Amino acid sequence: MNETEFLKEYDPTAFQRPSVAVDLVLLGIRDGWPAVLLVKRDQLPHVGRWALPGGFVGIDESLDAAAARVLREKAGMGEAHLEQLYTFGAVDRDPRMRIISVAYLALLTEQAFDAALGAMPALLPAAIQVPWAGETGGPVTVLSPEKQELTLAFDHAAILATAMLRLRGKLDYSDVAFALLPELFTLRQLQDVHEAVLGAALNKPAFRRRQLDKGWLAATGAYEVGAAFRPAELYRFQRH
Amino acid sequence: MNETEFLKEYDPTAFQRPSVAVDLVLLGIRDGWPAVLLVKRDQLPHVGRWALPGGFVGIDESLDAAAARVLREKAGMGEAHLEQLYTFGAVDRDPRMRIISVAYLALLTEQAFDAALGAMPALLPAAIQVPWAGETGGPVTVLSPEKQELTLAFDHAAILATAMLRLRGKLDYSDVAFALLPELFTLRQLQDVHEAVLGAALNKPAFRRRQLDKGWLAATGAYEVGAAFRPAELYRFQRH
DNA sequence: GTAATAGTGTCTGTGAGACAATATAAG
DNA sequence: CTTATATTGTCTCACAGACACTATTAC
Repeated sequence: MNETEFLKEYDPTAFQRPSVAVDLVLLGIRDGWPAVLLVKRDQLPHVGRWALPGGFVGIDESLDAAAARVLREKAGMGEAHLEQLYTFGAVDRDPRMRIISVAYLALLTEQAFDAALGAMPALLPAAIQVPWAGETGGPVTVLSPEKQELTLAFDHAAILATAMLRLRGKLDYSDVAFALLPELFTLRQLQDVHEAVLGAALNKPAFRRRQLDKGWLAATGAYEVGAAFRPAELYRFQRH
Repeated sequence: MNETEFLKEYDPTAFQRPSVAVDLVLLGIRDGWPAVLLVKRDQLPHVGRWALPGGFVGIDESLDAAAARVLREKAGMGEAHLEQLYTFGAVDRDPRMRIISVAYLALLTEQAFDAALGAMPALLPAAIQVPWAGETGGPVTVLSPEKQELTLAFDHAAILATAMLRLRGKLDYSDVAFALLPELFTLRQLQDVHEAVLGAALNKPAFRRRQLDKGWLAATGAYEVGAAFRPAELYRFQRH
């Protein structure tokens, strides 16, 4: 029996299968705080609760492609840093049926965040409060624009907490911070992003030194316009 | 319509579903090198190639439970550090059908590694060579006990590379190194594990200082026996 | 000039690498 | 005593935090 014959006889319906979905944590920085875009559930279960945008994975669609499709369809966006986060597979995480969810983290610039809100008015921008520090992680709080604490559907609070832990962990050794900033930015803006993600103030001279020493920043020679006082130089992210 | 009625009417067969499997990277340190336990495929596709032990996820089984079951059934083991690694979901990663694989990293002490080999003689202990350094990652090489380079089945080489990257990344801020060591160990053994994982020599006094300053080590007052020369003190892993 | 922020210089403390010195056990 | 490794001490260097100083722009 060669491989072609084998494949013909293989029975792909031999056992019951779970459904597989992707859920997206659409993350940006708004008003100095991390924020996430949520959709209101209009169906049971958890009807009326806020949830992460998601969708089922097509049978001929890779996980990354499914995440990119949900990003387009549910968030009206083409461009964003997208990375796989973790796969949530508790048996009872969805009461309808067995659904395994592969969570993705999408990082949005402030412009992309606002553009998504414009394209999809049903999206809610919710502020994220992270009460813990360090590598352990823990629960996070989600606040509506009216400062009401929201209870997320399913295990989406745990997914969001995982996203914040990942983002904090990668912040200073990877380039994720630049995914939250526009093409051109000042060092102050870069520091603001770091401080918002970490939830802590940073020392300015030390921050500048460390960022410049990394060699990931290219000075443009251009300066911000419209600043009330001395305008800062604009930098661009550029490896090495 | 309340939630119970809704669930009754929900059609769980509405669309085609992928299969979901778990694959385990059973990792230990042997002769100062990282090593992985492999199984030989006796079926098409990729018959005769070496693969990571794996199994399908049951419809009433969480991902973690499936990984623990595979650990028991395919590796004859009950105890090991087990953590989810990454989910591999390319459409064509398995020619039989669409299979999404949730990879797990299992860390074995040298005793557990040998016990698994004893319990499951079909397992092959293969040495892992990691040619890269730093956070980027890249391909790894797998060598049989006869020093022959092995080609792994499916995308298992990529899974193994992901495992090595994760292990290196977590080595000095987490407790993974202790999962590779017995209950009682010397500082030299701890350093050997770090050096094997990192593939680099470390400075002894600096290593000792850093480990002791972390506060994760409890001196036992006992010393190793049978050492050819001065015996080292035995330590135990203990948080804070 | 004043206000407010951008950007730089310098001191200090912490921690890692390098290297040497001391301690200890087997034979 | 010799050998080989465990364990400790010390020097130096790199780097981050703290803090003050200079630079620049709007008004």
